[in-house]
Amino acid sequence: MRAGSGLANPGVADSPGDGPAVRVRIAPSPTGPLHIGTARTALFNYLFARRTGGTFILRLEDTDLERSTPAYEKDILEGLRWLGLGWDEGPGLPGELDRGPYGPYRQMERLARYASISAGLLADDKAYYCYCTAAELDAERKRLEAARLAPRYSGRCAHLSAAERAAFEAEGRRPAIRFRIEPGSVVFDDLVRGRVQIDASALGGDLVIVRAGGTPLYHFCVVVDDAAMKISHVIRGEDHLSNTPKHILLFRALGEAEPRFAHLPLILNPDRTKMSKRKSQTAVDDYIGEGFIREGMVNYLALLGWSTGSEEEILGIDEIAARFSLEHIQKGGAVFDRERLEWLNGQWIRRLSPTELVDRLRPFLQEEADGARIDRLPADSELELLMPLVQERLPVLGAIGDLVDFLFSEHIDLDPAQLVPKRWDRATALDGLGYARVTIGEVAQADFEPDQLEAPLRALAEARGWKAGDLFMTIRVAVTGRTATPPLFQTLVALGRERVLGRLDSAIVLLAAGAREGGQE
RNA sequence: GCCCCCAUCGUCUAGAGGCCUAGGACGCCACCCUUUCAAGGUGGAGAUCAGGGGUUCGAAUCCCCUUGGGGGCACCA
Repeated sequence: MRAGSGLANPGVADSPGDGPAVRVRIAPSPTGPLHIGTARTALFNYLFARRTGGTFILRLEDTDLERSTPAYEKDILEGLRWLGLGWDEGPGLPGELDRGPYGPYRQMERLARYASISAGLLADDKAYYCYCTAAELDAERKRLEAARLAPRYSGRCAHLSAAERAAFEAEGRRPAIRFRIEPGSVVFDDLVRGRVQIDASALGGDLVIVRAGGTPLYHFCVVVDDAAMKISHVIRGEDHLSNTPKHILLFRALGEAEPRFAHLPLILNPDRTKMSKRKSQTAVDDYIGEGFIREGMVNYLALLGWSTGSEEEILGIDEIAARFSLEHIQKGGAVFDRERLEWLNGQWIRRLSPTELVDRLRPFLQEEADGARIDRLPADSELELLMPLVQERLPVLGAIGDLVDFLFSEHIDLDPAQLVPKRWDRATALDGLGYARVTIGEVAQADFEPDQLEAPLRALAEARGWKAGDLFMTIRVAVTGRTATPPLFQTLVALGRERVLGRLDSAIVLLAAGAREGGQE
């Protein structure tokens, strides 16, 4: 038994009580980048393990040789780590060589085990060799489809004689191995949905568990491994609900105890179909690339299909783990709402310390530099001063460029039209910039502070009968090239006296040139 | 086609028979704050709890049916 978790959580109804220790797993297949749905499933497993004092295991289901790649494997591991979902057993652990008491945790390294177990099933006649070719099976499926019948294997290799098998072998056919689905009804108590009953006749006939090529298939591996790794709770997406009876039948055939099952509601596209790459942004990497932070992502994902049962919602992963319970999992699917994710992300960005925020922003600034949108990479000390100006303006870290690029590049793009506030005409803007140039020029380098700038500029506006906001806007555009920026006076200080004056001069020149060409106004 | 699951504001959800003339959050709309943009504050619109039958003194909550939606049915995972 592992850590005395039962003692720590006497009231957890989901826990198996005095039963076996809680062991849960996330079993991604490295056939694509880490998917939002996988991340959410991993998170729920992680939370359940933490809540119950159980063990969280990572296992790679890499038996699809066609599509699995080391690059995807790396992406998935890094993504899970990025989210803060550390696993207790599995590949890539600091301890080296992926082990743990039940390894290896990569299915392609467990082939011997699958082979011996499938041999056992064959010996017990719980499985048999099937010589049907892909083309034959395909034709059979099409025939059923045309007759508007459910696709299902006929079972024509279920009782071959030795002579028939020999004949197929002589033809050069290589057999797959099929598991016999015996008639009957399979019932299980899903921890989220309650009692589920499915008749074996609806399972599509005898199931291929080993390919003709010899590699094992998912439904088989998942059961062999869950049994071998002593998984106590299988927490996974609802898309596996209908497959569960197959797994249960396999557990029984293997003489292994069945784990408890908990099927999570699906994450949906806006049209309420299962979230897909085609209709939604599904790669966790892409969200990281935009500047979503782990705290926001975890908080959002946890609340997709689960709730505290109260009105709390901004919660860190430990707070979530402390409140987590399978009972509060929603049954219906949940549409992925990016707006809400952004809001939550902004909430967490605002909670970061300035130094922490600088650290997280650095890669995004680097990207700005790489893209030549800024000329130089600012130093940490310089950035820290800026944090109060940008922190509450960042829904995602990737928005940093738009907020500060004018500070770190010598050239800014100016749209002359934007230099003229709505209530003003071009001549007034020219006037405003001219007077502002003089006023700011009168503020000495030593006095170049927000308050020292604001007072005289407000006085200027009043003296000329302008609304201060209009004057500030034309200055803002002149020195930043943008109409939306952090507060003006702090921005001026961040830019520095010389650059402010230089940009005002350039703006005046630009506007004056436009006035000559554009005629009267 | 067959099997399974699901169903509260546009979205995420609270709600486990009376506390609900259904609460919160995102988004949206106003107003306040304000030099812009944000942030923050206040207020508002927004759900006949999919529909219909029951059960009950009483139902969003329990049961049944209908409708709608989704998922699964590979020598993919």
